[in-house]
Amino acid sequence: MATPDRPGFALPLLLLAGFRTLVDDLHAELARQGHPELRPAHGFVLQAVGPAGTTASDLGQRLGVSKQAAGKTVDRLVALGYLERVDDPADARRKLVRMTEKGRDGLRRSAAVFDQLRDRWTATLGADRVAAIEDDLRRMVPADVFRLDVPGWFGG
Amino acid sequence: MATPDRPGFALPLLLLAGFRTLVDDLHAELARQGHPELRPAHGFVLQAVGPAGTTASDLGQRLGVSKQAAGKTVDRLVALGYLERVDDPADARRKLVRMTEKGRDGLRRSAAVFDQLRDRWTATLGADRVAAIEDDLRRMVPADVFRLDVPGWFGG
DNA sequence: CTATTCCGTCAACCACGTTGACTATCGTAC
DNA sequence: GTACGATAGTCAACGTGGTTGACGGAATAG
Repeated sequence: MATPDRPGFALPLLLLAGFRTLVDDLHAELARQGHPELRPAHGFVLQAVGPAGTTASDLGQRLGVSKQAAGKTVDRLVALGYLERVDDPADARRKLVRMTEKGRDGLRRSAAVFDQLRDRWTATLGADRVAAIEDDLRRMVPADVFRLDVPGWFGG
Repeated sequence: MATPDRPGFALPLLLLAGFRTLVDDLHAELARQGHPELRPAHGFVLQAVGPAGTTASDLGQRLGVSKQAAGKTVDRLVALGYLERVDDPADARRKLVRMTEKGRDGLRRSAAVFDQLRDRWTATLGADRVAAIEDDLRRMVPADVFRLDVPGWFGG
């Protein structure tokens, strides 16, 4: 089991390791650029909030977690200064969750650093190999694995 | 940022999605085969315990977490019947952590299901593409991302 | 006007991780 | 032989990221 002739764990382990490598590198660089408190999960949350803002319930749906979990995550990001809550004038039940300037800065830097990291992969593997990995993964990943498909944010 | 012409988040997101796809499929199948309580993290722990058994401190080192965290994880897996603790006759401080027959069964089935899933990827993408993904990832992942390299268990 | 649905929140709980402190034991140096 | 430092396991407190259930207030469908 999981010996060289029976491939076993290699593929999933490598996918996870590849992801972790990218994310570890990202956060090391983000810490250097003034965002040491940004954790891996926060990036997805900021992406899901988006430039237009959203509500906690909607955020939960986009991230595939309960509205309560989304609310607690927003609490933490508000405490860290990345998000703010404002009352919705049109609906007194709702509280809009919006990015602060610090949030926008973190997201901008994340995207820039990810681009650099992808460039590093391209330099080592070649553009066609990186594109092939992305193509192949796209073919194997069912659409609903990421309920988080904010249009225009993931290049897909 | 992260628009189609600036690749941004696509690669890391796809790596994570690929991993999640495989792991979700694995656990759906494991649940069907009598292991509904096995969670993603447990597979790594059982791998790290290995056929020979180990101690909580050593386990923590292999998994890259504190000995306390490893101990708590062992507690849960003991409660679920996958691991057992036995006193080390040679050293009264130590408590050997060993797999039960249920643990061995879960690990065997995990490896078998992963093999099947890899076959499914091979059927869709072709053997050379899957091998290319694994090759490329191996080249990009630093050796220390997985402190968990039990010889003979990961085919690498 | 009323019934229902929706939004945010509170509370309790679980999984998984951290640090710090503590006991018991082992190995060694004296 | 004993004293001492290193090691193994555990306990407590805490943080983060999730869950479910319950609840009050606001919007909306009838």
